[in-house]
This record gives sequence, C-alpha cells and structure tokens, in this order.
Amino acid sequence: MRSLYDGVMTQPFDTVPVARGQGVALWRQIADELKSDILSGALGTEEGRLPTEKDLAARFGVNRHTVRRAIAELTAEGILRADQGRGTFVSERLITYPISSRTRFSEIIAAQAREPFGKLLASSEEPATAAQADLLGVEAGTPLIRIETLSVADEVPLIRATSWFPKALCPGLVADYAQTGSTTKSLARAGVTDYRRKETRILADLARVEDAQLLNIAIGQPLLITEALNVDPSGKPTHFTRTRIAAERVQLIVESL
Amino acid sequence: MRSLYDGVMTQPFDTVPVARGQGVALWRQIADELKSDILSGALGTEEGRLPTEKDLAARFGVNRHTVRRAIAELTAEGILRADQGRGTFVSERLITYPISSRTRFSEIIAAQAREPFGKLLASSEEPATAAQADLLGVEAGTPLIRIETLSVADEVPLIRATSWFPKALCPGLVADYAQTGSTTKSLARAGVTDYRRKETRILADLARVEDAQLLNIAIGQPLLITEALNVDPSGKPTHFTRTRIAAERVQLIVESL
DNA sequence: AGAATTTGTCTATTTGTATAGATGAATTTG
DNA sequence: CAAATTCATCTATACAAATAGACAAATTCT
Repeated sequence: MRSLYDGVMTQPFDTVPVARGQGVALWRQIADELKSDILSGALGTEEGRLPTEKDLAARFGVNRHTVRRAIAELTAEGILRADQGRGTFVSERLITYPISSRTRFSEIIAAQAREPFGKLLASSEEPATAAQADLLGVEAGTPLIRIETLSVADEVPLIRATSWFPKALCPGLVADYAQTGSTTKSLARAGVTDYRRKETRILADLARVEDAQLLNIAIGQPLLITEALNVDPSGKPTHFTRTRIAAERVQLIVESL
Repeated sequence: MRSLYDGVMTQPFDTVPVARGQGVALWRQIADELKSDILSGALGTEEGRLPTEKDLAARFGVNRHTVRRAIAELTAEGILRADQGRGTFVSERLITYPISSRTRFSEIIAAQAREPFGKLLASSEEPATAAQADLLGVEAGTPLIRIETLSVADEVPLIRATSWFPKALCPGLVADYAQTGSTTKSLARAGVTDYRRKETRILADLARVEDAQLLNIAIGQPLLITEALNVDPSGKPTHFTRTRIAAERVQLIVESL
C-alpha cells in the first residue's frame, strides 16, 4: 500500500489471492505485496517479524518455495533478513528509517521546476515535433534543447527528469546548466528572470528497463509521473518538464487540493 | 508513458530493451510498453497503424511469437485489432476517445472527499487500531465505520475508495449513505455541516487481484493512490479516505502546486 | 536434553514462457 | 496477375516458474 499514514487504515487479510498465467510471476506478486505491506507498516506481526514461510505459503495459496523466492528478492533488495531457525525479519534500518525518508519530499516536487534538480545525465538538441511545437508555442521543427537529470538523496536515486526548452530562448542553456546546476539560474542568464508552472499533471506508470537501471528498482515497479508546462509572467512557455519518480521511495503531498 | 500532453515530448526509440528473469514475462512488458505508447499517442507510425510484428520483434529483441502474445493481450483488452494481410491497428474508438475521457477528472479527485462518489460496495464496523485511533483522534478500540465505494463513468470503473469514520460521530452513516449516496449529506445528518481536507498524499502502487477485478484492469498495472484526512472547521478529524485509481484511465491535475 | 519450530538445500515433475522454423491465408504492391 | 508483405497457425525445443516431498541446520520451547 506504501501508505504514509503508515500502517493506518490497513488490515491484514487471512488469505490473499494471486493470479496465475497473467505474465507476472507469483513470486513477483508476492514480493510486491510484502514490500507494500512492509513499507506501509501493515505487517500483521509485531517487531518486524514476518509470518513463517509455511504461513505465508498458506496465506497466498502457493508452495513454500514460491514464497522463498519472493523473500529472496526482498532480501537482495535489503528489505528483509532471514535467520535460520528464528524467522524472517524486516531489515532494522527500515523499521525507523523509511517513513521519515519517504515523508518529506513534497518540497522537492513543489520545487522541481524551479530549483537545481540533481545531476545532469545528458543533453541533446532536437527539432520540435508538431505536438511539442504547439505546446511550447513555437513553429514545428524549431530546435529544442533537452536535458536529462537524476536526483539522488543519500546515495539513493529518487527522480528522473526530462526537460525541453526552445533553443532560441536560452541558446547557452547546457553550458550554463553544467556551470550553475540550476534551471532558474540558467534561464536567468538568458534573460528569463521569472517563471511559474501553469499546472501539473500527475499520472502513474510502470518502470521499464531504463527506469529500473537509473532508479535502482525492479522493472514493473510503480512510478509516479509529473508533467508540467512552465511559463514566464506574460504567459509565454519557457519549458516543459516530465519526472519519473520511484514510488516506493517518494510520495507527493498536496496541501488543500 | 500515458501522458496527457499526449504524444508531446516522447520520441520513439529504435530499440527498446526488455528484462528477462525478473518475474515479469516479456510479452507482458511489451504489452505494457505498447499500451503506454498507444495511450500517450507516441505510436511511431501514422493513422493508428502499428509497426509489423517482424519490426516489433526486432525493436524489442524478441521472437515474433512473443510480440504476438503481447498483441493478443491488447486485442483482448479492446485496444488493438489485427487484420490479416493488412496490419495491426489501434481500435478506432481509442483514436479520439481516450484523451478526452482521461482529461477531465481533476474535479472528481478534488471533489472526492466531498461529494457522492460512486456506488456503495460494502460497509463494516471495526475497532480502531492504535494507528487509526491516533490519526482520527479517538481511543484505540473505538468502533469505526468503514465504507467501500466504486466510481464508474460510462460503464468503465475508475476509482475504488475506502473511508473510515468514528462511529460515535455518525452512528447512522451506513443507512444515511445508502439513502443519500453522499458523504456530505450523511455527515450533515449527523450534525457535521462542514469539513475540509487537511492534505492529500499521492502515491503509486500496483494492481492486485482485488483491484484488477473491481477496476477491470490487469494485475500489475499501475494505480494512483490518494490518501486524505478530513477535519471539521475546529480541526477535529471527521474521516479518512483512501482511493485506488486506475492510472490508465485517470490522471490528476493540480493547479499551481 | 529432547522435542518442536523455522529456515536452508536438494531432487524430481509439471506447467508456462520464449525461441526456431515452416507453411498457410489475406491483403497490398508493382 | 504475380510478387511481396503481413498476420495466422502449427510443430518442436529449451528454459523459467511452480509444485511436491524429503531431509539438514539452527533456534526456541518445554
């Protein structure tokens, strides 16, 4: 569930169904379920101890080996630790840490379009497609600058971002960004002293291979996507930003939506 | 990508990597990728025609049969239609429909906690856990009322919602809700004439069996989750609502986050 | 200390996933 | 009309996923 009212409002089920032959392995479904329950604090048992493999197999209606494979996955991710003869436990680090670490990133998102945002991975120049041109208020074929960035906190990658700018607006953007590490400062050098978000769209998607590599998560894990068009005070578009956020590590907090 | 600046800012890749042995079948990964591209309008070819099976197989680096299985899945979902000898096409209905249908649901979310919200699936009474009690400002063990609702538009399910209320606040809630179909009216009958959201948390998760059944999507598909605590004018909690939203059909729009 | 519990390892079997190649059927192209 | 293209169907093979059962190793309970 990955709730941040963590553990609140989630009751454990006696039996949890899994679906066969849907292209998602049972062990993966079980690993995802356990991970959600662990991260949301709805563990069913006290003090970070999981039910026994036998009980979990019964709960999910699968063989014990299938549960073991799921546990192996979460152990590899550092979420669980199994002790022969004792039981399987949530990694100590997670019992206190993740809640706080997952709580306070609303500002990162709120500031996403305005402030320095992680390290520059790549940049390129591309002619605007019809749809891009329409959105940014330029002619189709107009050169655009695209930058790819990655935000990392405590060695843990959180957010991929891609932004597009009309090149005419800020021809030196890549060099400026490399120097300042800031969108705001780079745009200011180009004479754009202020801008704001028109609106933000929030969607969800699944991690693909590229997301998985950059964000260090498994493929098929959920991502939060934000998309925002930024405009200057006169309403003229300055740039468009799309983020792909590891949902297991970040949540968005909206005050009084 | 499921963008609603649809088709904007997405360029097709010549080759798309897929991951083996990760618990997600290749045909499922390919189906998800194609679905995202179709819904976001980034199809790579004109007029709703997909690349040939041979080309897709080359693009994803898999056997043609694997691509066919992915296409079979999307055909079953009504997204694609294959014509022998001609090619594979995006279902006509989708070429114009989905964008509009996916665009205008910001209000639904904004109004989610306030207005009638789909049909009542179930209700129950449960003693508050420690975490629930803390959040709702009652004693642990206090009876809570839980209601489960499902919102549907044009026969298509969009949002599952679960809400918890302190029973003492509104003892007749279930009957009132069944009669009025409205949280606001039901609470008004209990003397709670006004309330507001303190904040909304937005996360993402994967669809499980129960989500898949209720929302009519495949397991493992992305969900948007919103969680909100509602309080009366004095700041006292009235209820807590959690929604699970089919991300392939709904996106959230936040004005000036 | 002995019994019960729990995780770890091993072998064997069945089903699902993915590849490979060949051939047929419908459509489009020249 | 013939050739090329594209989706449909079939057989065969290899590997991953899931089940089944047995037994070992470490810990806890009595």
